[in-house]
Amino acid sequence: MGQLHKIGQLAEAAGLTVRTLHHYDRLGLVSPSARTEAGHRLYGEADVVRLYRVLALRQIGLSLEAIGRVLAGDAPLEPLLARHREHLDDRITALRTLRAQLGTVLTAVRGDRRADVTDFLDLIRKVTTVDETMQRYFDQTQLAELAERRERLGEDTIAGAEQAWQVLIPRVRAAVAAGMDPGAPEARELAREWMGLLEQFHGGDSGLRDSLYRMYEENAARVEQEFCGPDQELIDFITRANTTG
Amino acid sequence: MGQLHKIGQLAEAAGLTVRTLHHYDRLGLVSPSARTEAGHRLYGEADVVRLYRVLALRQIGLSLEAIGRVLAGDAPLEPLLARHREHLDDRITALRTLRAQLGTVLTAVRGDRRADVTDFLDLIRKVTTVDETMQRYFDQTQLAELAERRERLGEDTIAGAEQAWQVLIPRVRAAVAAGMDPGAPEARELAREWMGLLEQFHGGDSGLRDSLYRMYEENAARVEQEFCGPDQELIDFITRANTTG
DNA sequence: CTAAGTCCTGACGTCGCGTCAGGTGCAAGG
DNA sequence: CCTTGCACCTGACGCGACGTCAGGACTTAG
Repeated sequence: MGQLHKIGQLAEAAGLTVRTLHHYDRLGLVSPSARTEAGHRLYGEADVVRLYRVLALRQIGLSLEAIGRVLAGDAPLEPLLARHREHLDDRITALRTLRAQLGTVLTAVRGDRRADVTDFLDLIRKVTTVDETMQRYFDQTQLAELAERRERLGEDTIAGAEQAWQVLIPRVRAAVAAGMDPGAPEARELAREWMGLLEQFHGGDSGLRDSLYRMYEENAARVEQEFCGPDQELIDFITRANTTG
Repeated sequence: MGQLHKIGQLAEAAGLTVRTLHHYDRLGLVSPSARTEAGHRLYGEADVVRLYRVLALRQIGLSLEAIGRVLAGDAPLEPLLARHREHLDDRITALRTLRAQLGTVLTAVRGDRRADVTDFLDLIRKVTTVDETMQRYFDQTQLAELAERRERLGEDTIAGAEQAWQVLIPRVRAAVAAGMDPGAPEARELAREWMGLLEQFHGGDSGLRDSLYRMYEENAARVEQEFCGPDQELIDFITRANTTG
């Protein structure tokens, strides 16, 4: 007949611990088909085969209980795997948005060096709420597109763009305060820079641009307060500078 | 002073369960600063602020213990977040390879409809071991490139290519068995199809091609047995057809 | 006064094992 | 024969973030 293995040998051969095999035995997943008279487990070839099947299913992430059902023939494998893949997709996208949020927080906090803990926490709240808001205004493909472009541009470019807004907005505000004519060449130059920064965001995609405008319009007050965004007066100025240009 | 909230109100406002607030209280994360004489918890504004900070850090995925250290000022937040991000990266890549493996298994099993459970399991073993082998012969960027191309081509094209190999190999075998001259036009046509299929894999990238050849050479026996791959005789035939062509 | 709702504490269950703790079996050396 | 050392046994607790009772006290509306 086939070889009989003691539990230590099998554990080492399979790269597991003895405890794990004990665990599988208690769950009825892989039980040795024989014992010595002293009660030591003896695994036969069939047991080893079964163990490797368990490991295969474990490797793709099924729960031990699900593995048990599959090996007992109680559960069809294909739909289970299909569901499992969808579940994986969900977890992956969740982790990716999380990672993206973390990235935003980290670059933001590295940008300004005062790094107070409570500022930090407020920042995290901001980032996550912004993220939730984005999810309401952009659909799945749009978000993917944005993420891809950010990946391509790199963190530094993104940070640079935010800096550029923080510089450009005061300049436009000053121009409005000084009563500059929206048709003036300086105004048209400001509008050009403005649209350029906007384009860095939407990349020329009109769907993205429209969603962005809609999101801004419906959250203008919050953007203005929490992110030092532009107010309606500035927007009007730029709009007129564009249309007269 | 600020409003005092009972536990149920706070739970509903924060979208948590009462049990969760109990838990945070016992851990000392968020403890109510007052109680009624009957012992009911009363949360003040400061407690609410603290709760929302906890939730911000929890959303990022920190453990409750880590959150406690951060809020106590015992742990610097930035390096912790940086480490956490790396950890996330690892989990994401792990999940992605897993998802890719699952995808391979599912398409393969949908391709041929006999779908026996044990075949299924052997298939999973094959896929995962192939994946491990690939990891030894291709570096990170190469694997990413392969994954990207597979994404672009779609599952059907991949399945079609595998089918094409299963058709082409017997044809070449027949040609060799019939003693066909490697210089004959039919042989050169076979070689052209062969190289075309290879190109679908490596996409003209010489680095990918060389790694593939190396992997094949060092695992020829296994490929031949387990995947009905070509043997050395067929390869020689194609090589000669190519050089004489 | 009662019924329904809210609150309390305490304790077990989850998942896949890791990690003792306390004991037995077996072979070799002194 | 006794000890030493190793591999094995069973049983039990621990982890992490709560869910889910159980059993009881309080509160509020009718």
